[in-house]
Amino acid sequence: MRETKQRRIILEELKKHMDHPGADELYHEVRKVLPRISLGTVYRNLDLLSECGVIRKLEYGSGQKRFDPNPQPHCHFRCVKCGSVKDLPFEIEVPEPDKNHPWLKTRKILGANLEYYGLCTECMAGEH
Amino acid sequence: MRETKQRRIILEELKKHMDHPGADELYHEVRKVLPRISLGTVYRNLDLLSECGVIRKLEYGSGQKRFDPNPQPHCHFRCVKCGSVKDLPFEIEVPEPDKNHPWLKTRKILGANLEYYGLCTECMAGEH
DNA sequence: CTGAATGCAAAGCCTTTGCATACGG
DNA sequence: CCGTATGCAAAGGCTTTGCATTCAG
Repeated sequence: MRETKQRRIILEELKKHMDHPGADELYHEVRKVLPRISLGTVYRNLDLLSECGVIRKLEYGSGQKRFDPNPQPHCHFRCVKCGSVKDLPFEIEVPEPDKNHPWLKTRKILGANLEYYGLCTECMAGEH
Repeated sequence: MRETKQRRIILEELKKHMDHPGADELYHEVRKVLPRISLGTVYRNLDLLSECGVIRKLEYGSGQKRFDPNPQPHCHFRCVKCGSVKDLPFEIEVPEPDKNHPWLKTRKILGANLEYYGLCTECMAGEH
């Protein structure tokens, strides 16, 4: 993959995030560094980087897709109220289905997504 | 909730599905019974029914949202190639995080989504 | 009757794409 | 140099929404 200024900055900015921003949010931050970058470029790079396994595209929950600088499989916690997404700060083992189950004879499992949802700290405080 | 012909037919048609159709697919099937129903009505009803817990809205994986006539928590298998979604035909227990973990003192977990992905029977056969 | 539900069409949000230009290796 | 990457803007899915009308209770 060719290294361009845009690609580098996008990755840098993404890595600053503990939460997992959507393309649009990231676009606005990258724009502070590269004011002429286009939203299309951000999308194209995020897609490329996730296809190459450098980052991870989170497609579950909520409407908007989010991006995670950590491509290793790990679980997330999504707030059902404000939509924020964070890593779980502890390990959770995703259960392995029994490979000998007849149903899996004609299918292939490549991986799993496990997401917990609930109320984040801010939204819990805001509840009555 | 008021019972309308549209609402009843939408639910009936959804229940016929073993897979989990998107709103658009369901709309076309309902139209065979109620030719004048609108796509907006289908969306509004699917949203209402899932808010009431009668059905379940699947938001993870792929772009389009899908709807499951079974509101009970259970796992799905999504084909990364054709996008089809099916129930897993066996039980899988979602791991419970340790409720005493300090991180959870200020948050509340309401549930979890566990989705496996891979290649379905048809797409496995089509691979080289 | 009265508020909730519908059909229709327009608008909305997020994402992708076509094309001419710029640039990295 | 060549082919990939970019900026720009337009188009594309899918979903939501405003509004006048219809319908269920």
